[in-house]
Amino acid sequence: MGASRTAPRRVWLLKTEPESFSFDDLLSAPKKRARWDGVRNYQARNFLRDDVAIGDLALVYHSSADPTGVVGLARVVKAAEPDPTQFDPDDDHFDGKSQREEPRWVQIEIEALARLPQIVTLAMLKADPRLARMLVVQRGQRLSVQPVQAGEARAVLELAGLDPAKFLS
DNA sequence: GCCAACGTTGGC
DNA sequence: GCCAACGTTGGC
Repeated sequence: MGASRTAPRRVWLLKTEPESFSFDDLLSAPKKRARWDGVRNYQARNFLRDDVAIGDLALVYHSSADPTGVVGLARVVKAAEPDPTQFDPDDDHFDGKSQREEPRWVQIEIEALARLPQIVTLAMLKADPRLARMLVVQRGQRLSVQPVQAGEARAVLELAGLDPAKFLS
């Protein structure tokens, strides 16, 4: 953070299925921090590895939930490092083709900042003209790590009942 | 549970 | 390298 940061803080949308890991799980974790692991898509991996930086914000999105939508705000506290679950044969995310000398998958670590006062449902996202180009509302968009434009982040935080100025520079 | 959309695999 | 088959995601 601070002097070492050269690019402006970015905002990401991170998808999770609450049945496996929910925002409440993050809130109840030690120091409200957790590893964001199990990503097994190359495009999402590339974002985590190449673009996600400490201090970036994350909109935590619940998929396969009722309702689906953005439920919480978090910040990135650790940049990409090898995801150990790829080497664990007992883990759902085991990848036998990944070599320890050349790990294929990475994880980051995030820390919960706030549960949203109001869940911003997918229906709300789709209904807001400011968010017409947001990736998550596009048909067939399955990416689990998505970049969010600053204006989109501002609109989402407004819909959530938060003051965007408190979180966005 | 259905199924559209998309990513990955593997035969050729 | 093409592309059909298959597997997964995720909204509904």
